[in-house]
Amino acid sequence: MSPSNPTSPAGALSLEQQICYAMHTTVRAFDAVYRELLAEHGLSYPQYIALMTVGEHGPLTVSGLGEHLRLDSGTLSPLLKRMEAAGLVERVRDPEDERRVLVSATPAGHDRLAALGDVPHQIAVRSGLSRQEMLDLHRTLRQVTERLDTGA
Amino acid sequence: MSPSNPTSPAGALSLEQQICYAMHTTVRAFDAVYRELLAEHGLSYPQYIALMTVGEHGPLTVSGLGEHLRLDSGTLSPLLKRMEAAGLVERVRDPEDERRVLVSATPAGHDRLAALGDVPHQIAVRSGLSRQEMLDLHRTLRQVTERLDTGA
DNA sequence: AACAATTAGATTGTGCGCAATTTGATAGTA
DNA sequence: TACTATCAAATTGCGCACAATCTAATTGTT
Repeated sequence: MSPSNPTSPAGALSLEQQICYAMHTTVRAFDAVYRELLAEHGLSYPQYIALMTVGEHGPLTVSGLGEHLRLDSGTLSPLLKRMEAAGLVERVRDPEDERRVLVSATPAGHDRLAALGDVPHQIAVRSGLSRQEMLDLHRTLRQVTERLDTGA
Repeated sequence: MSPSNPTSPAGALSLEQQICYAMHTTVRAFDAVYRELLAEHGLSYPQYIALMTVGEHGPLTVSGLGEHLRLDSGTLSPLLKRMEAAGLVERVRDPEDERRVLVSATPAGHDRLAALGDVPHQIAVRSGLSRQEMLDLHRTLRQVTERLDTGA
């Protein structure tokens, strides 16, 4: 029971874990707002991000999209399948390498993106963060992620 | 293409979305480290957090635990069922109100927690955050979460 | 040309998270 | 007492995320 240990004694949730859990909680709070904003457009947040990415970076392979989003085919394949069924993206086998699948946004997909143009601003307002706070937070997050990724 | 618009033009992922996505990414990076540290103990991160909470705050109802973790019975019921099967928690109907289920850590659960005592420190080291950065980040996260929650 | 190794996606299985519904117990009220 | 409303937990259904496996196409080697 020595309270002088800075890594916090057993019995109280340590600060480190509070931070990690707080991050989980914050992400879910963001998700809830996105869900609210995207529901009427029939998109989930991961679908929205994927649509933005393929809409902006032209035709991408599944693995190429996965590098942008840090997701693998186990996640992306069914997600893209649903979005293709919804008419938002197109999946075409690359004639030059039949292993690859090229994913691109359909005209309907671009229209959907245009209709969602205000979402980023809505999110920014809801978060209540100042521009500087956003920059700081963003920097910290990128820094932590890199440390966690490379620190194996 | 007017670069003077602070809400960012269509065509580039806006900062706000980068932040939200960066947070998703960081959470998954944390999860990966936790997965690595917890795998040999047969726990997922949500299970770990749940075990810590019931181990610390004595017998809790499912909804009481849900208030701590901001999760509902749809998530907790199956999670607790698995942890009960693993012998880490005990679930007992409250005799005074048969609707309630009281969840508590078993001796084996407390032992497991003791064996995981070093995990918080490991996470802290891996994240590479200074104490002050952790405090700032934690404060920012709590602030954002509250704004997002109450800002409906 | 034939065969092994690699690569890209898809698939399977498990767990988390949330919305919606269901089941059972407790309160509250006519 | 009987009937309704409320509440706690569990269940169902869907989508995301990840590990592991599988299939098919390409590349490399002999």
